[in-house]
Amino acid sequence: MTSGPGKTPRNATINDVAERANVSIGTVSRHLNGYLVKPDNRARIEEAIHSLSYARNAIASAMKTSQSNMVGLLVPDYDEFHAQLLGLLGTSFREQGFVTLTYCHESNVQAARDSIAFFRSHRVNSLILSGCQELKSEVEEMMSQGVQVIAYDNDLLDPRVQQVKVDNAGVTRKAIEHLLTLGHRKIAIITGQMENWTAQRRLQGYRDAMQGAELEVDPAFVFNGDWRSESGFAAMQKLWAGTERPTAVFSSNHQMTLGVLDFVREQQLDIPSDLSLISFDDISMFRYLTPSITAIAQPLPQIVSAIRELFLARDDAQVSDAQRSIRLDCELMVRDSTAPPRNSTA
Amino acid sequence: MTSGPGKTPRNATINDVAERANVSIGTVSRHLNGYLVKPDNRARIEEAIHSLSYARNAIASAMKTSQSNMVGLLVPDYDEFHAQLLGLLGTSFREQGFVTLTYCHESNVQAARDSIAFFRSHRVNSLILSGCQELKSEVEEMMSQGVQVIAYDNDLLDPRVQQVKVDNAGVTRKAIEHLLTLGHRKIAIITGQMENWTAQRRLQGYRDAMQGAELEVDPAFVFNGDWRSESGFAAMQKLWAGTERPTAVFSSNHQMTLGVLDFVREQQLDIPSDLSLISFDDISMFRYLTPSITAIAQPLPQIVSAIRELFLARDDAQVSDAQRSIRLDCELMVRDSTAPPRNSTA
DNA sequence: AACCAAAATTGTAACGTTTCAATTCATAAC
DNA sequence: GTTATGAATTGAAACGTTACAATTTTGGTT
Repeated sequence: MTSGPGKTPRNATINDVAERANVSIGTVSRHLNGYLVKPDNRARIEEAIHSLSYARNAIASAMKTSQSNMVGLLVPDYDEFHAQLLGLLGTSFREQGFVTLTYCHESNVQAARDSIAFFRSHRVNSLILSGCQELKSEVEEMMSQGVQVIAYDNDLLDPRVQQVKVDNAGVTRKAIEHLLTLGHRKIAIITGQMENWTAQRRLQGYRDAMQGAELEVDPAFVFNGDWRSESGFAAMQKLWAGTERPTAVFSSNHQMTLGVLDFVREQQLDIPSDLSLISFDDISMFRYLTPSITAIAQPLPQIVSAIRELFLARDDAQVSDAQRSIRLDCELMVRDSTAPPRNSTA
Repeated sequence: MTSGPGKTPRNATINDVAERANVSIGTVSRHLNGYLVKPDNRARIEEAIHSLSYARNAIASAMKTSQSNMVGLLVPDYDEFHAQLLGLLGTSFREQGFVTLTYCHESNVQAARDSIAFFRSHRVNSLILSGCQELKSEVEEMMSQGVQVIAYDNDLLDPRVQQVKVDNAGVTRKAIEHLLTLGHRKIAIITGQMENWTAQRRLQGYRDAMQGAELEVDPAFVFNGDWRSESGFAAMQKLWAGTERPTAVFSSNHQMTLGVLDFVREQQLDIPSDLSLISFDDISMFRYLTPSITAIAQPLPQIVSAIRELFLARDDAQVSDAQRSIRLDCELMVRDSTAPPRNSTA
């Protein structure tokens, strides 16, 4: 009953099971993989599995089939959005019998490179990237070795990369139009790093909206941030020190919005009367703040199922050749941080 | 240069490298594992690795050494605290050459069981659990097969389980004492599920503080919640409908605190004048709310390094026999949600 | 009872590493 | 120039599966 003194017994193998059940390992393997075996053999095998508390060695299995059943997830950050994404994807993949390995590159190209080596050595079947575009050659190499690559909100150009995107420009335009409708004319935007495709698309949406309203874009109202909250704060410092202050600000991600809020608190500004505010990314906090923050919500459940769909179709030759790209819509959650500008008649 | 048409070339193996470098696979293996080889061999091996873009097959390696180099992490939830914990642990372990597999049981015992099977089949070297105590027998079995088990804030009794705990009772007592000092006497607590050890410890801290002040604990002021925000809301409904309303509430986790805040908003109560509020778990939102919420912060960096320390000492026979248990302190972050009760002279 | 096809089982060869005893190679000492 | 010594290399045997060809068993037909 008790295992020997101090000795840790090694795990039971399929051999042990076969021996105890008095069948060959092949038969045990068949049973484990869901093929039919004769009822009495089956019963003995199951008894053996149970009494030896056998658990299939996934590593040996992966080795033999050269199918790791692993998926690599590369994200830029462990923020609320990505944490949820990782959680949901992890659960979803596990249900399909896959393990997810995650890596966070923190906008560091070297870290992203390292992640590729990491994923490669673990022979992931698929690679899912969010927001890292500097990996062109690495990604190509992985694909040429048969690894499926799915990119979220990214513009890797290789047509073999499967894409899930959200309509960054469209929804940003909608957000800015919301401000325009409220009567704002002096609308500033805090962008992400401009090398980043997502940041570019969001800025484009801003430009589209302004152009649609036949307004000039004042360069002083376009602040190049870097996604981090400090740059949101810095943006506000600069904007507020300018000759003309904006009546509304669009922040391209949630981190920078927090920086904006820090500034607002420090200067004791009132939202929305001194300043209307819209944020890309709807984190749960925004609902609870006073005022609650108008924000753009990315459709997380749809994103997850889009990724899963592409993943499941990975061996489907019909689709895998053609580029498959899924585009999803975001939702503008209008809350209390947006109102007409103070001296407006609108 | 280009890989054959459509054909996905299989990954280069150590054999390919050996052949190209004109040495035996043993030599290549030695080099890969950091042993000395003759300089000219080394040069040829490195050339071969590079030109074949060889990447060690971690699966085969794990198979042979029967060392998976994997660590299993089991968490109850993907909330902010656990997301950060997972992220930091993942990074930390990867630096040691380990992969982390994560599983979220969502307070579902069957899911937790499944996770054990999952981890077992992947032959994790260590298992790190947060907040799941219903796995006594499964955990014992894993340990008897040589798997290290580290439990965070848990009271698995087996002395072979290594423990990292925070001083739940002590810091909760401190929080309640803070309220007492402000002059509160009618202090309610919303607990977690009472089967849960952590919930028990937090309630104990409440009792300790009350007893220390020679106050009776009014059973109507102890609401048994279930960690989820709905139960925080329900608690407030009940407390507010009672004959005597509390002047302060202690919520045992952040989710339930959000439920409390929902109620506060719905009833247009004012914090802290109508009600003082303290929450266990300091999520980033609490700093940004108006009023900001007084909360208990768990020492995340210390937790991570404590876990890493136990992990690294896993083969150290000297310590591994004796139970190792690390206890950490939490910090009470006093903010604006706590103030003297309205009709108080304190 | 003899035969045949289908079904179930068996034995064995991989998969890509690591490891270890056996061998070869270099270097220095006599 | 031989021998002793240690260092570097080799070859082959594992690790625990799966897969496949070969074999045995089963059950139905004549």
